Amino acid sequence: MITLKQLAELSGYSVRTVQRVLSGQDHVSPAKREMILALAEKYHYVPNMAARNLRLQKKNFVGILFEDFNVSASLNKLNSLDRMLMENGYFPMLGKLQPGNIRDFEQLMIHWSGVAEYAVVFHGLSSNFQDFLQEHCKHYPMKFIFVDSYSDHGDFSVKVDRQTSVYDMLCQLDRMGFRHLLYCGNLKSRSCGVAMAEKDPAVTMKISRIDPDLPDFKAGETIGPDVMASGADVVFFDTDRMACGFYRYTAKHGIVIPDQISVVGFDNESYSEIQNPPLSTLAHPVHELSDRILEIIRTGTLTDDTPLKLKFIPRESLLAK
Amino acid sequence: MITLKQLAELSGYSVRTVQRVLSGQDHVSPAKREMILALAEKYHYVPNMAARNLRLQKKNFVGILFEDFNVSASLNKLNSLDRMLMENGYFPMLGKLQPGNIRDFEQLMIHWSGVAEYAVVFHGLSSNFQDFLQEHCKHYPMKFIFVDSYSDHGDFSVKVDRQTSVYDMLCQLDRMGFRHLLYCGNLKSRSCGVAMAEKDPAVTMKISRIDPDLPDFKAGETIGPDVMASGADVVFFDTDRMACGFYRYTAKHGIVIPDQISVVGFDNESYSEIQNPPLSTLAHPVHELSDRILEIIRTGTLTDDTPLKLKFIPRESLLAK
DNA sequence: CTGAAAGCGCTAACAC
DNA sequence: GTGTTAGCGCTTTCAG
Repeated sequence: MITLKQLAELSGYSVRTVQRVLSGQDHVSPAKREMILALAEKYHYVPNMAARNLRLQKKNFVGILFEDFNVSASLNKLNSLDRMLMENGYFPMLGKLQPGNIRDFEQLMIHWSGVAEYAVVFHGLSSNFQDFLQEHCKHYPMKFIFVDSYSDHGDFSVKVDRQTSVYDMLCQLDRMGFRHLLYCGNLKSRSCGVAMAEKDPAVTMKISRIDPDLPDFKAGETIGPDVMASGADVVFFDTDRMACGFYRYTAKHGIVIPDQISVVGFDNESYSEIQNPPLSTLAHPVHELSDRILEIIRTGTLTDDTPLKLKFIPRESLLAK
Repeated sequence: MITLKQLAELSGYSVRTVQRVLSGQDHVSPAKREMILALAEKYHYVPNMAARNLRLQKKNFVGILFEDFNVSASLNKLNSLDRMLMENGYFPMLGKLQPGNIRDFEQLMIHWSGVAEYAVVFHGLSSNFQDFLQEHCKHYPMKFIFVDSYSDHGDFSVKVDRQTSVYDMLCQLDRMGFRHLLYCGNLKSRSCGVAMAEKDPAVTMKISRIDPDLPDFKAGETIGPDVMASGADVVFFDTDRMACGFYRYTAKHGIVIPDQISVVGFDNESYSEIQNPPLSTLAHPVHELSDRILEIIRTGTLTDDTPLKLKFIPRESLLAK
């Protein structure tokens, strides 16, 4: 790792001149420029960003906090944000938190300080933990951007209206001609969306509910018999994972989707499209989220903070009527 | 963001004393210590890591280079490495490369220099691009760790013997009683493993091949009829994705796995276990890889460089005979 | 056109 | 016990 100073010594010129050349500034005689450039090339000079940023009081890293990026919804967001950051001269640092592990969080904050100006907190953290972060993020010298969080947190927040997105989707199902929707789940955002539809007189289909333990694969499978017994013509699950569990049940019992029942999930996981049949679902506004995050990072403000919505993606698991 | 100097001024003591207290060194009178600690607490002092690391010539970030972490094999590796790094006081920086995009790579290297000491390059890059990296990584002031790469690259390499892993798996299928294996794919590592089995007289089952275009979902589906026409009792695909494509074909045509044909994939994607029936596959040695990477980062050497192997995971897509 | 020097925030050797 | 100071590698102001 060669430094500017060493290059100056090797060339016989001052640090200032070498730096002029290397940062493409004017006022250097062509001969010297040539010579210094050759030297830099020869020794593969690369400026030390830590030093430069320290001097310029600039930080071009962005911390990204996660709980679990095995959920491909998170993964897509990460992918999209990563791309956008890089295209704008920012670089992502990753922080995977374990539920409730405060030590990890503190370690990260300490090691990021002076390096990252912003930390992006993605939804997925339990609400307790989010509250903890909200309280403690003030103590660290970086700005926090909470994405799709449960309540108003941090210096900035990019909101997603899950509830209304669910409601909109249900309205669409109603218009499509479904007569009896079964909702399997208990996550607040979905549940409230379902409640909105129940209260809306314009929604004429019957709505019933089953309350599973966890919104996971296993629950989706065990709940299978109840779903079929309900007599519903369409079932909406809290998560794609859960819907896949139900798929397993139907596969084992020779039930045909969507002929016997239509299915909708939530999250648009990477595998949802390759299910048999492809699973209809609500997709996170991945691109729009990154756009807003980038705006905050670049300008320090967010002009439009109307909540974003998820997008309903009907696939073959839905039988048009 | 308060600095040591400011704290010194506020407290009335010198920078050195404040620093002594804050870094837990001795030789400070208890009264002063108390007072300074209180002040630091009050103003939420957090040391600037960029400055500290510059001074100490230390870098505790590790760059992680990827092409695509939508492949959950990569994701699992990332997860595991991330955890291990954090537990050892290192922090990951993420660099997602686009195939053949050299600009991105250079940008990353420039911005990481002085911040990261090591860069981990995960398998998944096309071999051309790997060759490019091998050539150019010398020009940057960080050490490169190539993980599971096609050939010997960089300063360090952590190897995985995919070929023998495939061969071992085929031997096991042979012992399980399968009489006709169909290999669908053309990726070199798998293909060579299959060739090993073909040459081995101890392997008595018949082995035939189909050569698809790409090892993706679509190919797995379109190839379906050929697979069924082959008369094989077990089919091995280059990727889990491809196997899932074949699943789709069977679902559409009422073919039952594993009754009519057994299926094995490669990668152990997150969704493979939740297929119907759960997909047998070869899993990457995720944990062992992180172990070795960490050893290199911590000690600067790798003691055991015998290639790692993938682990065969039989699931219900395999009909024991 | 070129160079000396200050200083970003931090650490530690070296005085007192 | 405490303070002064040099210097990590870089940028930039200010003199020549």
